[in-house]
Amino acid sequence: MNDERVRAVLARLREHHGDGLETAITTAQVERAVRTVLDDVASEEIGEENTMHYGEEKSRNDFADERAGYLYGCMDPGDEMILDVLAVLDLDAVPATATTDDGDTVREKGRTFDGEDADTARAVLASVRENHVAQAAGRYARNADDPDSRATVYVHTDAVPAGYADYQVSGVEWLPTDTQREIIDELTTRPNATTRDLADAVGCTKEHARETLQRLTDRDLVERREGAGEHGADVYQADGVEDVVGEVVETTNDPLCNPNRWSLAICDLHTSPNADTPAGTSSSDVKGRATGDDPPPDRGG
DNA sequence: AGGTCTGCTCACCACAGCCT
DNA sequence: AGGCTGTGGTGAGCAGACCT
Repeated sequence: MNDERVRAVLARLREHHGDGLETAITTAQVERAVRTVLDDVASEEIGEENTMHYGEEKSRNDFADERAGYLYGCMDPGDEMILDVLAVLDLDAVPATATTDDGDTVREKGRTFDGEDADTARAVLASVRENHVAQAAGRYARNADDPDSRATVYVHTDAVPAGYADYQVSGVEWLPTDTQREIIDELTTRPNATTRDLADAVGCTKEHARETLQRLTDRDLVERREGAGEHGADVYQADGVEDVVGEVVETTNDPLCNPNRWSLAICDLHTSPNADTPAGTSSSDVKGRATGDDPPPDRGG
């Protein structure tokens, strides 16, 4: 579990949903940790009843009426379960191994398999993971007879069944370190600065300051004017960098084709055409994007 | 004075394996 | 299931060299 990335995502989702997002499903190993992070960003007590883990999702209907949910990670069934399935199918594959510098043979990382039926082993593993993720997402909006029963479920894992997600985003791409935050903070306190200005102020090398500024420039969060300073130095100016922490990246997949389905676009505050929405509308606003002719529902599906 | 490139160290993270 | 440990990979941070 990457605490900071989970925190960045949950903080943004809470900004948008407020009290509407207070449940999560993850692995048993990190369930308590995810609950703690959710507790922190929610600034309220998140009880044990508000989280569940893969394995118990088929027997609990607690989240049926929730309007939003968060899934993190996927379960790992282990080698033996996969090998048992292969044996039943009369197929042959073995856990892949690697050799250490000492000449020892160890299990290769990544739950990989070798052998004639390694592809099937990988498919079985993916099937187990994806089925649990799908089952977990299905804990929400369970009143099939109620047209108002719907929920937005954010699935933070790469173990999603093909075609299952309405919309896919690349997730948290970068979280600044303490030094990088200092550089950002320093830049926002002055109208503009060179790499040397910031490096001297923060106490790091100008090269590190330059790399940080380059990264921000690439994301259109900092404006760079080449050679505009003394001695031909590049001059940098904050251009929305104040909100770099928790930046939500551009969505990646194509619109859905069916008119009865709706997709969600998580908009960057600085590129959103509705960035000047009234107070009370979150900077990380989640907007329904219609793919048919009808107006979108109040919330995404 | 500036920017850029390279290579190094170190801390952190993900993962497998082991133990309780 | 949960906790702990060892290991390899990755990226941040930095120094120094080089060129403009």
